[in-house]
Amino acid sequence: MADKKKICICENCEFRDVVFSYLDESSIDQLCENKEEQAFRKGEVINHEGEKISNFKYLKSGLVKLYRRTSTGEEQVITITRPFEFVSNMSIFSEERYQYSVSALEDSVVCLVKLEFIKELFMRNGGFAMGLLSKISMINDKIIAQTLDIRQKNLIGRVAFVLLYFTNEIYNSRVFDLPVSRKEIADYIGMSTANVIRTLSDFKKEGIIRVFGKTIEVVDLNKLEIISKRG
Amino acid sequence: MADKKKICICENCEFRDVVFSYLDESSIDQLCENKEEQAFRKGEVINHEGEKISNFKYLKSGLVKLYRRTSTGEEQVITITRPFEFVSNMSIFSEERYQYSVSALEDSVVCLVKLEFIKELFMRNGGFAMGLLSKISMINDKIIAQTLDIRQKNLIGRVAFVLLYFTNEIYNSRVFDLPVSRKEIADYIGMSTANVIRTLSDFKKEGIIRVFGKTIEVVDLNKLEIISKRG
DNA sequence: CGCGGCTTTGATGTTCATCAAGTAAAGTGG
DNA sequence: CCACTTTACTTGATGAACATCAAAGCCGCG
Repeated sequence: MADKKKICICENCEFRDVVFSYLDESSIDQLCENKEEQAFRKGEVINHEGEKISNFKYLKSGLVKLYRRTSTGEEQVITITRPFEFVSNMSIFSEERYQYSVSALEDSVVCLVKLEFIKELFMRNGGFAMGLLSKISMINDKIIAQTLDIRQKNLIGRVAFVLLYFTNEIYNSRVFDLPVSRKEIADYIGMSTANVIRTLSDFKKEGIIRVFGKTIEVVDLNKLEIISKRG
Repeated sequence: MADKKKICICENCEFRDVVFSYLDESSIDQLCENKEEQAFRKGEVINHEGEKISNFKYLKSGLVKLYRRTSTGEEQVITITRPFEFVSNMSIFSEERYQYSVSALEDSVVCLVKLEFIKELFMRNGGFAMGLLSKISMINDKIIAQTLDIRQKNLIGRVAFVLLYFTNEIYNSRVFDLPVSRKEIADYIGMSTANVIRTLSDFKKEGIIRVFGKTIEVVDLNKLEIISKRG
């Protein structure tokens, strides 16, 4: 019996530091009983827009995109994000149904906790509530700022922005495999696929990046930053 | 002494229904002691981007715009909003400083509550915390959805959107005085001032709206909705 | 009455989407 | 494992959408 606690993986989960730091041992135990892990393969959908929200979900490992379908039927990518930036959790306290879809860009693991349990915790544990609110606010702020940043730039500025985003925020490396198609980049920055490709070709010709299929190497980070700011 | 409570205006404030509904009499009393009302005249700035956040503020009456300055120095309008949709409150739990500026588009009254007091309430009153989180989430969701909606439309769709926004969300009337300049509309929808004016002129010529200086009458609401959806 | 800011309109050029046609890459079934 | 099919990518040419520039009209305010 004494060993049971030790087995619980939640105790060691990195996410504990982010939101669950205020929970004592018994709450963590409860959390373990109420949670479930789900693995998703690249391309699989984690939440569907319009689906009823019944779980609090966060990304444990992997990479996901948040997106929605516009009234004219195209896909609009809202953001691309890593653990432990949330996944489904954005509207769980304001809406009954998901407003956005989420799908895995790389193989991903998601933790699910019954929404009722989270709400109960939220009600009785002020520290947890504060931590969760801060986290949700931060994520929302980030998305808003990012969307406004993109809106303000022109084509090449936006493409530069995306490359910098992958370099600095997602991979922390100047060399990386693009986890998205050219079309998905286009849907993300609100430009046509053809022009995204054209701009990447231009960057290649100017020696700012090197491209080997899906693999990208950022050669001149500085120039990319100038283009992103000015554009 | 028994009369003192009755004098407290917070007890009757409409905002109580929105977030403070979980507070008992003594908390409301404390709230009264910790709050302050401020009046702003049309054009005055309520928060400055970059300023330190020390109060929880909400709009009691009036109309405000939320905006920021871009890296190239232009003004970018994020949203225009009525009571009791928040004002400064978006990032108070995630940031130390305001990320956006807020200014009054009409004469406005803002209520200020010491941030520490709100945080203390939040910690010890789960219902209050839940109400506040829901409200903040809703506001963030709205802003994100609005920004994405606008991004997806073309020029005339965006102008139609703004007119519908004022008609349906802000004034609940097909006749209203524009509280913003043409340039502010342009900054809101991310288009040039000249083209906003041009589009308004086109709508006028087609008999969709009537314009008398700052006063606008929406004649054909239906056509405006079609343009906004399709655009 | 004159000045300065906001508005309006036209003319011009840039930026970007769209279309089309071709190539590479990635599945799919035998 | 190879032929076949489909999907993603690439490039050029064209036209539409939009910004920018400039000049003129309007309105409020001192």
